[in-house]
Amino acid sequence: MDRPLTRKELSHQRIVDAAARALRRSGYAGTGVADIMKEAGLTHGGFYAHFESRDALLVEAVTKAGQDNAAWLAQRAAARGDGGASALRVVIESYLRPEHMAGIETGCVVSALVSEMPRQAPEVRAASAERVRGLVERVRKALPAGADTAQAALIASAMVGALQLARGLDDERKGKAMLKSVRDSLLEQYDRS
Amino acid sequence: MDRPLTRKELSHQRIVDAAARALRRSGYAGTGVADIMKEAGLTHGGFYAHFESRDALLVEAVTKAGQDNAAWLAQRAAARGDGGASALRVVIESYLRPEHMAGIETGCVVSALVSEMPRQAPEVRAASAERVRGLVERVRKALPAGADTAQAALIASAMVGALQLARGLDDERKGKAMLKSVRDSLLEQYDRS
DNA sequence: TGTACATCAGTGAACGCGCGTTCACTGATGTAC
DNA sequence: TGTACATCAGTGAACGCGCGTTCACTGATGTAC
Repeated sequence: MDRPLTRKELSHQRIVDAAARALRRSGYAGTGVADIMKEAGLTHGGFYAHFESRDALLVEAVTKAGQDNAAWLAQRAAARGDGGASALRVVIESYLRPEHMAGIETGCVVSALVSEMPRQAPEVRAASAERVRGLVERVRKALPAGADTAQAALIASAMVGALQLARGLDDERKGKAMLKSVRDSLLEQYDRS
Repeated sequence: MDRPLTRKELSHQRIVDAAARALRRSGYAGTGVADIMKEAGLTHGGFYAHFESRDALLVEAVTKAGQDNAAWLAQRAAARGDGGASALRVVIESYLRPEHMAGIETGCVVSALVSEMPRQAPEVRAASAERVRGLVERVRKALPAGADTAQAALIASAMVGALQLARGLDDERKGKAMLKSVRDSLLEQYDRS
């Protein structure tokens, strides 16, 4: 089962990885087939041997971006959990870091795309909605035992909203201040540990 | 000073109004000159007698959309304030209504566009950032006297995030449930009146 | 009040460009014997 | 181990289309006398 990947499968991965980054950097509408193929070291003509359409690539890319986000968080949670930080604290502090505000290309795919999601083709919307559910679910799992699970919706909303508003302020200093303000408020209310 | 508007000024208003709606419906990238002119009852050729560029229209449109949002809220606040509801309650309940989830075309311009804002041309980004500040400011002004103004950032973030996540879930029932959950949590914590 | 003319607002054809997609072809990879 | 051939992955030119933008023109509006 763990046979080495074929040449084509390797190319496919490179394309999806490039698209997962381009998608967060440039949005659904700004992500073009030719640019991505070039970023993957290929020419645009070969694209349709890998994907049925541009939308099919977007579906794979949004899914891959979400998986990367989840894997990154799991790794960070494992590392910081050893230090005694609660799971919820790790989630909130990881999300509302200044580096996340600047690093949109590798950051949370939901915060990078959510206001564009309702405008996408059905298949793309469905894959994107899956990422929204995944994010809320990650927050829910990080809640302390016995906590009201309805809190996950509020915390996830505040995290996504704060990151976006901070980026939207178009002023790095004010953005960081907003991030810090929301982070501190959330921690004070939900992680009195 | 209140001379009647010229024919050209009336056309200009119709174009900006059409664009303010199209912008929220289709996003910055999906808002085309020809479509807007048609919606305003004109042909696309006349566009550049009104605006220096498409971006110049986007600047006016995002500003108009924000003004419309503010005016609508002020009116609603005046009406409901008479009934004894606190200003903060009016803001939260107005924002996190199911009708707002569905009515993106006439809804909050920040929630409709915020994840696309960082990708716009400088002038468009600047006008959009102004709308972000306006939204946070409206929440701040609605806080009860003596409240910590840092709370405005959290509440605004939660409102914008919740509305977007609800829309992004791509499931009307689940979206409404998320909206209600966040609304109830916010009211319980910040409007114990 | 009516006529002549200048200005204005909007029309519609045309432009260059970049997009998603198709396709005939090529050179590399892998298999059969 | 070497040769012959089939398959595969990627190339690059070409397509139709819609976009933002330009411009010569037209018909309506307003002004001067």
